[in-house]
Amino acid sequence: MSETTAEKDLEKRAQLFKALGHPVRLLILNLIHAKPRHGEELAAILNLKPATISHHLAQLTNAGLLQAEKDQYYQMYSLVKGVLERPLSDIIRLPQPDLTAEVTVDAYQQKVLKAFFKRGRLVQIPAQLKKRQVILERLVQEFEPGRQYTEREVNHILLDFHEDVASLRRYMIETKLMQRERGIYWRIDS
Amino acid sequence: MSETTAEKDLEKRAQLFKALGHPVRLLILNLIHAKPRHGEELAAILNLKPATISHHLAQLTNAGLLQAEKDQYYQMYSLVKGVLERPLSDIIRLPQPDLTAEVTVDAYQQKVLKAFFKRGRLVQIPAQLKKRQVILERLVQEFEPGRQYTEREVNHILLDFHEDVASLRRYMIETKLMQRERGIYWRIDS
DNA sequence: AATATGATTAGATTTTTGTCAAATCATTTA
DNA sequence: TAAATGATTTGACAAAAATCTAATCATATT
Repeated sequence: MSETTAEKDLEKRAQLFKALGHPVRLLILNLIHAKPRHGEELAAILNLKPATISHHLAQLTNAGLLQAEKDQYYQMYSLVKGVLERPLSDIIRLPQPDLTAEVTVDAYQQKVLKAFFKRGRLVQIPAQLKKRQVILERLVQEFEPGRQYTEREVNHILLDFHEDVASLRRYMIETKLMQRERGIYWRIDS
Repeated sequence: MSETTAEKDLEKRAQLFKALGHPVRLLILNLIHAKPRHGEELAAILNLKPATISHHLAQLTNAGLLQAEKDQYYQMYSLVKGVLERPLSDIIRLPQPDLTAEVTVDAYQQKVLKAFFKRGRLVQIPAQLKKRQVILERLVQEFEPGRQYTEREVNHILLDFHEDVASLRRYMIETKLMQRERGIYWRIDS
C-alpha cells in the first residue's frame, strides 16, 4: 500500500493541529511567547517532570511551531513566528480542492446507483428526493442533448429501465432535467 | 477542586484544535466546504460507518466549526464561516497574557530561591548563570534604590547572606545590578 | 578527570480517542 | 398504521497519547 503525497500531506496538517490540541502545550506556547525559555524552567512553572516537557516540546518542534537553539547547556526554545499568523482555513484546506469534490460526489452516486439498478434495470424508483435525483440524472443521459423526442420515443427509452414511465417522465419535468411542450420532450443541459 | 474560568477557557481552546487534529475530520471539513452534506453521504464517501461519522460530526459541531440544520429527515451540516478565518495565534493566546507571565517567572525563581536559601542564609552561590542571576536579583533588593553605600556597608549587608561577599559584590557589578565608582556602590534600577 | 546539570530516550502504566455493532429515535413514505 | 431511512446513543474493543521513573547523553564547572 503506497501512500499518496496528498495523504501524507493531510496527515501532516492534522499533526499540526494535534500538536496544538493539548492545554499544556498551549500554555507552553504562551510562556515561550513571552520570552524564549528552556525545558527545566517550563517544568518548574508547569509542575511537570522534565521528561514530560521534553515530550511536549518535541511535538511542538516537530509540528514546526518551535525552534530550539543551544545556549550553554540549556536548550532554548523560541517561537517560529510565521506559522501562528496563518488562518485555520489555510491549514485545513487540501491542495486540490476540486479533485476532492469530484471523487466525492461519485462515491455517493455510485452507491445509490448500485442499490437501485439490477442487471441494467431500475428495481424501484427511489421515494427519497436525493436518491431519486441521482437516478434521474443517470436516466437523462440516455437522451441526446438538443434532440427532440415524442412522448412515444421517451416511453420506449425509459421502458428499458422501469415500467412506470409516466412517473419517470413527470419527475424529469419536475426536476427540470427535461422540458415538454405540445407533446415534444427535450433534454435540458445543466 | 473548582476550575477557574481561565482554565475552562484554555481547555476549550485546546478542544478546538483537538477537533481539527484528525485526518478524517479535516476531510469532512473539506467535503462540507464544497457544499453542505448529510452524514450518510459522508459515510459513503469516506468509507466509514454512520456511527463513526456521527461521532466526528459531533466533535466538530461541539468545537463550533459546524452547524446542523434539518432538511426532510436529513441532518445537513455546513461550515460556521467566521471561525476558520481566525489565525492560530488568536486561539492559542490566553485572555491575560501578562498575568501568565507574572505567575510564571515567579514559579521558577521561587524554586531556585528555595533551593539555595536555608534559614535566611545563602547555602551556596550558584555556579550556573541563570540560577545565580535569580539569587542576585533577590539580594539586590536589600539595597535601597538611589542610596549610596560604602564597600564596608555593602559587605555588612551581604554578610547576612553569605561569607564570600567579595564574589557577590563582583557578580553584582558584572550583571549590572549595582554600579561602583571610587569605592561607592549604588543600586541600578532595572 | 570527576561531578553536576539539563535534555533526551526507553519502558511501563494510565487515560483518552477512534471505530464498530446493536439498539433506539425521529421523520417520512407507502 | 406499518415500513423505511437516516441520526444518534450505548457499550465494547483496539489504538494512540500523556505521564512518570530510570537510564543515557552532552555540556559545563570544579
